[in-house]
Amino acid sequence: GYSYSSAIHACAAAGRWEEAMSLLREMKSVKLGPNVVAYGAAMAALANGKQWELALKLLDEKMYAVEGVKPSLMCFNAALHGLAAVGEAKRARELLGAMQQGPRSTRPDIYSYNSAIAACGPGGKAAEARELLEEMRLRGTAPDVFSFNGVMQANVGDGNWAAALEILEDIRRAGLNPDTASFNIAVHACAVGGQWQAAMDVLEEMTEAGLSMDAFTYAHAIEACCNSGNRVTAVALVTELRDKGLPLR
RNA sequence: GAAUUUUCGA
Repeated sequence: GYSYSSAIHACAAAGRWEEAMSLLREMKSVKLGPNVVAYGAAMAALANGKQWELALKLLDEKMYAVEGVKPSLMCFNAALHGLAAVGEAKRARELLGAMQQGPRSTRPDIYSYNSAIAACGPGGKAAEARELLEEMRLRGTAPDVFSFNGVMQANVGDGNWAAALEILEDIRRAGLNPDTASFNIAVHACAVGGQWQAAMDVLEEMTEAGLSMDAFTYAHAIEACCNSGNRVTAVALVTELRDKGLPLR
């Protein structure tokens, strides 16, 4: 049982969901009832492989209905992650609701909410992301930096760079510190908006916060400069990036 | 003892 779960996990990490699924099936023929962890790992494999339809099917029709294995929180979370990866915001929200109902009722945790928020990113569903942030608060789960980063990302997807930048303040108001990803998303917002000055301000904030710029930071900052016609600064940033030995994204 | 969350990839 344990080795099967590990093997399935290895397939997930390697992005080989087909093999993960056949291992899951094999567990049955070997008379090892697939357990909840094996299912969780298979769910993660499907999520990584962007096979969200299969993941939902496994969750809805197979796991509990046929095998009698109650999906754990992690199973739901892995499925939610799969939906997030393809920007299926609506279905993610539905699953978030569904997991709280019926005989397999499970209370969502911060991972669940963060994945549902992340699902809003690709489509730029900023309003939905904010609603989820509110919802988690009301339900007694305090948002963390990941939650806010997800909301920021949804604003970037929406093309709303100013709203994205304001979230840096929201993070601080919540008593948290923006992390490297927060600043990178903020700089990316500036790139999308063609705002090189704003990008420079963010870089300064980032440095003041004691964080160092990584390859993503530079890539987004350079893009911001290019998008607003500041070639001089763009070139200076490329030089700086090289001096630090960072790869040009 | 094992499974889940944020930065666009060519």
